[in-house]
Amino acid sequence: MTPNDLIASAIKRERKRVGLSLSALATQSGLAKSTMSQLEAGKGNPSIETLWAIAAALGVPFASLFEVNKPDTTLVRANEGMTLSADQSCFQTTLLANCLPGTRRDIYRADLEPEEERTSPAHPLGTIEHVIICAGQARIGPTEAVEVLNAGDYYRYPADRPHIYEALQSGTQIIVIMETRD
Amino acid sequence: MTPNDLIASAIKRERKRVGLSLSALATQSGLAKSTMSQLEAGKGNPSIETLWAIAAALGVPFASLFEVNKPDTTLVRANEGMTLSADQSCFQTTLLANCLPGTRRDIYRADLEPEEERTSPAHPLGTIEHVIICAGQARIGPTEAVEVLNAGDYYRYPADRPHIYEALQSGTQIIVIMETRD
DNA sequence: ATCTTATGTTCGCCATATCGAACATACAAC
DNA sequence: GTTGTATGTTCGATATGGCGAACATAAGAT
Repeated sequence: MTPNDLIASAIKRERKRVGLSLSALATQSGLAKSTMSQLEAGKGNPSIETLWAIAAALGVPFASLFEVNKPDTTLVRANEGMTLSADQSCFQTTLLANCLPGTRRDIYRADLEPEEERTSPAHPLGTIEHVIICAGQARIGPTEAVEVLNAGDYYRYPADRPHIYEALQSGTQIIVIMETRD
Repeated sequence: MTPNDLIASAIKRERKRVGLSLSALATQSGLAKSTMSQLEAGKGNPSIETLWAIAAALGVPFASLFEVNKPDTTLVRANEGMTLSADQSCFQTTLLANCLPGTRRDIYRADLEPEEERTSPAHPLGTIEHVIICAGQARIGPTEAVEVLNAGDYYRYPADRPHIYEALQSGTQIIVIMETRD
């Protein structure tokens, strides 16, 4: 996954999300249509200023702040068992102000009970999970690097391989921040 | 704050952190010394590939993963009162793999009790705080946009103005992720 | 003192990212 | 059908980012 490809897909995705045409984004950002075209095609090696302009045109810098996500928390049953409350669209992308690739972070809060060991299959390559233990104790991590974590611990690992969540105490609570790049 | 300045300071800071000289970083990244010099001077408008190379040389892409932060948690008394356990260097910067400016995220876990309303002074411009309520209920946010949040809620707001943390229930636990850009 | 070996800076040259215009489409309107 | 207005692409020309060499400057070594 070369940077150009990352940029390419990120820009295109964000542009679509905002609902702009390639030409429109070009004029809004003050760049040439041709440049936009090449970037989205994966050719080209944009400079910071170019990206900055695009990000600004997409409305990132400090817009899209101030959003509260009350848990309208669609309850999600992930990998047949673990009950997750997913606050969607948290940490929304913001391309460059919050940075470059179309990084997207989703927050999950999970209540775990012992003997409910859950394995999560491999997420897309490049996915990273940040886990914070709020309460209790748990064994967490990629199968080849499981760690015993206590309340307050923080663990970060590549999630592009199978990984485990297993509570060691009743009432264990964890927060998982999943970074995808898509 | 132009992108160039962001890059400039970010690169210099990270380079210092790793303990590399300008020339050393240049050779490691496969770039010319001159280029590095100009970038750190704030002149120049680097391309993605250039930044990518620098980030790689600084050891980010998938290095520095797999780090466990057991709470050696230096206990910090922030703004005269609130007891924070600071897991340092969490979400370490990663410049470009995790993105561009020298974004740095620190995680704080705070246990709040009612009648302990804490106000935090304005952090540097551009600072963003992400708050997740683990347990209880609290009034949190910038003074002009305080929100009542319950367990599971997520709130993100600019932290470059004074803001408040006030528990409404006993045993309220929150997690604060502070994004600085410096 | 001189001779290294590091530091980071400033130059001219070349490759290339960006531009603007011309080019293809496609889809309406009429 | 033709004309108009979107879409996104491909061209040559040009501005500029990146390179290497030469340049300072500092800190040791002998």
